[in-house]
Amino acid sequence: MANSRDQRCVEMAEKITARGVDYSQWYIDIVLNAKLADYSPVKGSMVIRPRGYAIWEKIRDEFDRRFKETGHENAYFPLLIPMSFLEKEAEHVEGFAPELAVVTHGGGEKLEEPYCIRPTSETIIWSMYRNWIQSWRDLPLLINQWANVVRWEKRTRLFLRTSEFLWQEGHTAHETEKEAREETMRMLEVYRDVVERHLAVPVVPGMKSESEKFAGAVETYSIEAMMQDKKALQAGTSHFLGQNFARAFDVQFQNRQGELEYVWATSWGVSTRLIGALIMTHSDDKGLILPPTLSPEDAVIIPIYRNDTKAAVTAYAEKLQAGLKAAGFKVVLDADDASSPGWKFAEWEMRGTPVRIEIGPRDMQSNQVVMVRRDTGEKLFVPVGEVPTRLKELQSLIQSSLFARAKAFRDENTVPITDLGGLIEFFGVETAGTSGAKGGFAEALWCGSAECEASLKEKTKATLRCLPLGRQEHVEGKCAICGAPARHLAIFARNY
RNA sequence: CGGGACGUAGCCUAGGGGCUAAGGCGUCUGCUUUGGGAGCAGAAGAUCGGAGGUUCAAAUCCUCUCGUCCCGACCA
Repeated sequence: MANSRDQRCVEMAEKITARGVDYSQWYIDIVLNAKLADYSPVKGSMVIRPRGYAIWEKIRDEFDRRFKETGHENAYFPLLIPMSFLEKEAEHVEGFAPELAVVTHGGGEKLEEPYCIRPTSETIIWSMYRNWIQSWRDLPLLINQWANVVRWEKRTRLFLRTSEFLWQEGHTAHETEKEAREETMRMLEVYRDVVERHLAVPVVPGMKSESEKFAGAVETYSIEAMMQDKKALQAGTSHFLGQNFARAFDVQFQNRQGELEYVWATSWGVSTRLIGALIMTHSDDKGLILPPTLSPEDAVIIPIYRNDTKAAVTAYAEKLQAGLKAAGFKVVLDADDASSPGWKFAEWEMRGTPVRIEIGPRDMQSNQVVMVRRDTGEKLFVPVGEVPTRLKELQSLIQSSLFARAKAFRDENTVPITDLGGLIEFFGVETAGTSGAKGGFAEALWCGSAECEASLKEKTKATLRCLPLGRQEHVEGKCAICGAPARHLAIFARNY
């Protein structure tokens, strides 16, 4: 990375590679320079640094609140899972076996049965549900777990795909198929709402095709986001598991008619990958751009002074900071003497702080401050008494305009396409390093066959991202790939 | 796991068998500065990714290994 990057970085001061030069490198530069995460001594694993973790905490807290609102409780299950548990569900083990980390020794001795480190917790959770569920009165069982999981990925990328990551996994058990299906959709909607409202990332909710669904699920739903290079990123999934895990772990209950029946299940998850989505949706060549709801600080105050004005400006800035704190804002005062205002501007832009407040002698004289929006760079001259009100306004303005900008970008790059030639043309040829010149979301009719998916993937590297909800009725026409009668409207895209 | 590019101080690079491993950025100290990445002076910081080998002599050559990025394959 060092050398290729150096060639691209003409100016020494330039810490972040431009998106247009190398999108992948731009992303890495943002993560490292905004101090969100760092590479670790452990292959494929990263360290989430305090700033990255603070963002995760905000995301986590909002989801946690919403899960509890919808009746779920948190619990914690073991990290280590007996290998035999995975093997109980045939599709499940087949799907996860290649990426398992396995513990063979403990306490200096070889274990009788190896454990795997959880790649997901369906199996250990359902082994417990078996003991906890006897009657329809025990249902629904609505449990969520915040945890780390390990999947031995061949190729890792900061936040987007690491061997170990943090996530949340909901595991619910229900009396009826209908209830379980409702739960699946309820949580998908919670995901959509939080991701769009708080991350300001617009998403398309939809159903996965057979070849893309979760190993062990009957149906998988996801929310799909478009990054600035026009690739898709799966931002959350919700699975209807049918009775698959209940059968595998023999979890039966006595229903209202007194008959034994297998329990209906769902599972759903979002991970620290969302931070990757956040970065790639909003940020620019100056660095990170954070939506106000997720920024660790609401604003930064940068005092500008000479020696003779230092004391007065500092006092003015401190007073403003105290006032904002009293109004409920978290505002950082960057009083560091050693660096110049210009440095600080660039530094806080790199970190993604939504609003910068500049205070200099001229502002003091006219009893105002300069407020600068991170997302647009727009400068506003604001009377000092109005700062709390204006900050509040700016926050909601920035939040909504980030969402609007991302949505407009996605919509511009979402194109209906009717035939294979059109799809090939749309996805074009992906050139190394600068992917993103072509492509986007292609909306095309699809016959439902895995062969068509595979064939398109081979020709364009695009996969079926989802069958968008609410658009599957009245599908008429021909499959864009094979020409057979279409059964679905699908979104195809290259993805992360 | 295959192909490619790499690994020298916190970061970026120079040095490609020979004396004490060189420079820039950053860091630290002091002074001067401060409205878009400040200046001067001084200081600290490297067993050259690791192991083995060849050699009188290895950052440099050879073998192995670990790691990072890119492209594939793989990937709820």
